Amino acid sequence: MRDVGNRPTIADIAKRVGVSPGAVSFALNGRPGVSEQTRARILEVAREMNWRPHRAARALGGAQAGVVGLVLARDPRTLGSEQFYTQILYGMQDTLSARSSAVQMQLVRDTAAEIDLYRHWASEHRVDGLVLVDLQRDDPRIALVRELGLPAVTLGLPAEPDQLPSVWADDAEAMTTIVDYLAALDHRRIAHVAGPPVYLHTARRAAALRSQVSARGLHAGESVPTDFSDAQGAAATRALLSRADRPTAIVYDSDLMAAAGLGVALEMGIEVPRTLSIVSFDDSVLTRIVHPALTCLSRDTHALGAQVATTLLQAIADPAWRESVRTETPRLVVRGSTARAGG
Amino acid sequence: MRDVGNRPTIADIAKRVGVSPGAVSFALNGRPGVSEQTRARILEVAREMNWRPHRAARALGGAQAGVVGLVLARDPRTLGSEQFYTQILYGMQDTLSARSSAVQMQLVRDTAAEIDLYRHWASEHRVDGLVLVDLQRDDPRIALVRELGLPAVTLGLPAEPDQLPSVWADDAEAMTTIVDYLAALDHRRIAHVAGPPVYLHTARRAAALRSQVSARGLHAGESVPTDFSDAQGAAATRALLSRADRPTAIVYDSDLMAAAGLGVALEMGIEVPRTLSIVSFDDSVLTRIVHPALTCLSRDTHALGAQVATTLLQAIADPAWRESVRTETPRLVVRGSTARAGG
DNA sequence: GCCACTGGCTAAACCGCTATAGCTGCGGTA
DNA sequence: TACCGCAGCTATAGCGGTTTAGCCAGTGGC
Repeated sequence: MRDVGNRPTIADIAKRVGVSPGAVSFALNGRPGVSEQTRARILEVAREMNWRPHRAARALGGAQAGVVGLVLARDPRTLGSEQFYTQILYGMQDTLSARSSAVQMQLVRDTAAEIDLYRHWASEHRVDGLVLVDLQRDDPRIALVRELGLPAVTLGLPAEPDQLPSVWADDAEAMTTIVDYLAALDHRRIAHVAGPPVYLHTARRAAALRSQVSARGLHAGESVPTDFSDAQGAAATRALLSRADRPTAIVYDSDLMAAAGLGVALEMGIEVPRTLSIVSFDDSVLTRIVHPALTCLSRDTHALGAQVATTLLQAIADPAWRESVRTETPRLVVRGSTARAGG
Repeated sequence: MRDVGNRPTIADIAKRVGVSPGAVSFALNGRPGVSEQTRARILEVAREMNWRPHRAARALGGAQAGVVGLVLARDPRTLGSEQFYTQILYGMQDTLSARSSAVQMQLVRDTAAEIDLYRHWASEHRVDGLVLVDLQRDDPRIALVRELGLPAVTLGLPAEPDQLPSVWADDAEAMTTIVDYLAALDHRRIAHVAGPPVYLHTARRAAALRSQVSARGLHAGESVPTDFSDAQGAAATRALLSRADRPTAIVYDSDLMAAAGLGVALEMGIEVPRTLSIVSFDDSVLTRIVHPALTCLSRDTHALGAQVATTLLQAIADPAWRESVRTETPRLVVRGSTARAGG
């Protein structure tokens, strides 16, 4: 068995070419200090010997670890069923692997564990930057990354923009798209099965629903908070549908809850879409395999992940970087779960 | 903004305690060379100064990178919806974080890209070990990890055991559990919507079904290959149910395909479980939110991930390690999607 | 009273790469 | 002719750990 340790080092190349290790380093990193002729020769030998930089050695010299971190602090039982973060991860990896960086994804139980992890990572120099997701009001992570001196990008607009670069889509506009559509179908009682209200994106959607509903003179657009689990999504649906003035349309903050809600409706003998319309804020296979398939907001999540990675690389290269990228508002994909009210 | 680089080093501790850096290293790593008194003092100061080892520095000294790799080579569109690997990842992380290691998970398009990635990782010293999943017949990765000198553990039994340590459950026995149950319900035509036949676990299940079916004198238990996508799962179901001698029970290799299959059955007006019983090989939220909920094999995937991590750590510590761990055969969880045949 | 041994430490080399100061030889300038 | 500047290198000092060789004082054996 060939030992891993036998791989060529810069010194090996130097010996073979007959120059100093420093010259090899110059050549391999494309910086001045060697003639074009020597550089070409060095590059050739390096390729021949199949040389690749030793990550740890580079990182030790003060350079980068070549890893960015992504921590998800949600109940992992509900997490795995969502494609959203898988696609984000995949999009990030596609962009980063071209720069020979990688994503370190970790699942933790709560924000406290997440913060702990960031401290560990920072002190061990494990990551060059972070992606913060599921932003909250007064999010403690924003101060933390400053304190740790770690470049970071938020996925979703933070409460106070301009503190960190972020990649975001307009949640209010997205909700408006949905209400527009439902109102056009004569729905007048629209409810919202939301996530935990601490999350800004959920709060923004709820606020947008309220303002849209009152602007159009519809009935109060209530948002029922949940923990994103299928169980609470189902319970919230059951509660809403048990009312005398039950909604004719429900908007769900996740595809998993929407699917669970659909199940509850069928169980209660409420026909979808005839007497109840269902819209999901997220798209995934899940929305397509249930019956009827769910009308939902759809976006190119892979591209979103790629954008996050690009922005983070900027932030790493230039710590003063603060620019935010607004991405396309998700577009509505109409499927079988929505129809005219009172159909 | 505090600079990341300001964190304490071993030299800082040494200065403060008044000993040499070497002594501090001995103390912190619990090896002989310092008195218990000095050791205690050093540990105290280290804790006080909030010292943590610089990963890169350790790795450079020939020690470990503190990272293990997990590569998934499947179409990421179908991947994200399965909880299986999310749970595996989570279980691994829980075990590894106690040893302050991390999992580097990466999604790639195919086995060629996976192999490429392993070569990159090995040459950059990025990982200390690998978890190989979705084993195939004549799997090229087994020779590769030998060549690269990378410790590895397979999740699932390889074609030729004893080449690498593995953590596995008995697929044949699992299929037998299902056939036992279905046969007891008088099902005589059992079909199988499988994954790609290159995967050993899928092949083993198909073989077990065939042998069980013939041993019991049931009708030929056909396995229809798919790519694990909901689309192909649906297509396979449609084909099976369109036959004159259509099966009364279908076993699916994944929860996603089972859910898609259920949708097709309902669409075709075939009642589940009255005229068709459905069993999924995998469990997840998905099997619980569809209606009827799916009978499925269930296992503690988190524990499985933990076991994989433990075994990999063994393999890293002792490269000669070859022991395999057989885990519990998944147990059948009966839900609403199965009933007596012809019921 | 001398030697061997040992516990507890220090000094220094080393891991692979980057960064910087310094050296060399050549052509051009005053 | 002496000097400068520059391209093109070499030598060397880190980065933050681990590891080995070696030093010194104390101790026990004979």
